Amino acid sequence: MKVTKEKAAAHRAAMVKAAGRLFRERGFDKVGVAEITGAAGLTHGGFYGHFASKEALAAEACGAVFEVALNRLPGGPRAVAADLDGFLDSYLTERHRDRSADGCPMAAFASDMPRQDADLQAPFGAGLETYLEKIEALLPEDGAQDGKSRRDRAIALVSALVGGLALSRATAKSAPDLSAQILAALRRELAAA
Amino acid sequence: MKVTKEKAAAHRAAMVKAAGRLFRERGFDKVGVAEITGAAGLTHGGFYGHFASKEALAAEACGAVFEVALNRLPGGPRAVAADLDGFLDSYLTERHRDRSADGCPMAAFASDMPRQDADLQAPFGAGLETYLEKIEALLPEDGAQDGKSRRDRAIALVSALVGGLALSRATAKSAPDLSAQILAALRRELAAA
DNA sequence: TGTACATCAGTGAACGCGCGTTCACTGATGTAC
DNA sequence: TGTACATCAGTGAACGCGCGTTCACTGATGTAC
Repeated sequence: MKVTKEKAAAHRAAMVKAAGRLFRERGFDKVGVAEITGAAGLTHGGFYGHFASKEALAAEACGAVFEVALNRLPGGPRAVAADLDGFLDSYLTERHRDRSADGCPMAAFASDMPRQDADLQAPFGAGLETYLEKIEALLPEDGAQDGKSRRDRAIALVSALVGGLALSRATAKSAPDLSAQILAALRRELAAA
Repeated sequence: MKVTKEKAAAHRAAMVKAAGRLFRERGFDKVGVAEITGAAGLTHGGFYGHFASKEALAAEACGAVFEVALNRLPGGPRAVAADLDGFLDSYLTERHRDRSADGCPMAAFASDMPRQDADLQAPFGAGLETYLEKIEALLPEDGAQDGKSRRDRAIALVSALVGGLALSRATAKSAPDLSAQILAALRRELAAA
């Protein structure tokens, strides 16, 4: 049955949100359209009234998830920590490792993304670029540390965060000690980077 | 028709090898059993005479791929570079980025692995642990650099390599400049780590 | 403001396709005599 | 060494299932008068 415009918009937003969580938790390929609409309290038939394809929803969800992640950086409207060190400590936690549904989109999607269609890669690339710029702005000036550029340091820092969290997640079940060790080592290594 | 024991063993090995390449290039879920047997010059029907399941082949292929990657480290029997810096330079190349079929298993599988079954995660965890130990042995002694432990530095280095390569691949099509920049920045940042 | 009707968000059955897995069969291998 | 037969690696058709997508239908919304 038909539904208020406001309700319909809320349904659409609920699907984007549910997709963002489910895709981060289980990957694009392992989550079906019916599960996403179900998580939003709907049935699958109406899906294509809102989105051109599952792929189109994935692209939109990817962008939305990056938006949230960017807002959580220090200085952002929903910052999880006051400064970069505080942010690193909250990123490199067992909690973040075990809750990928609400976590970093880069760690969740990185090694999957190269195999996805261009429509999905575009918001990822744009999100990563913005993310790097925000991290760069939080780093000390160039030259403060043996002349390495802030941009390079931002790239190295984000790479280590993303790779480390992904590796920690990949070993959480089969090698829990190693998994925890990865997070602890990175907290020590990356502090005051 | 029946076939020599030697031929059968070669067929099995060919499937493991093809799976290792195809899975790294396109992911576990996007490569079918028929494609793997086809790449080995066989039809799909005989697959289950060699492997209990697609999953079992994936676990074996993962282990085999790690074996090759470990042998390519400096000091290994098929080393691609004489020392760690040389290895980093060969890891952080467009060539490696564009040839995931023959590349690092960690960068190829990292963010997919948490969602896979335990049988697949086991060889990944074991491979990562060995990889970290080999990298650790290539690093300068503890204390040579402001007292940080060699183990921690190995973990941070591998995390940055894996994360950086995955991010570079993820942006290779949608943001080629950024993709190349990631590799270049890491070459500068990680040299003489 | 009230009424009649066109619109359209959402439903649920159905379609088509790909894929993992199974199975009866084939014919070369390799063993028993 | 040679022969007959049991074994079994590989074939190709078929099964079952899940999933993305389509579509006829329903009934509440919102608009035209």
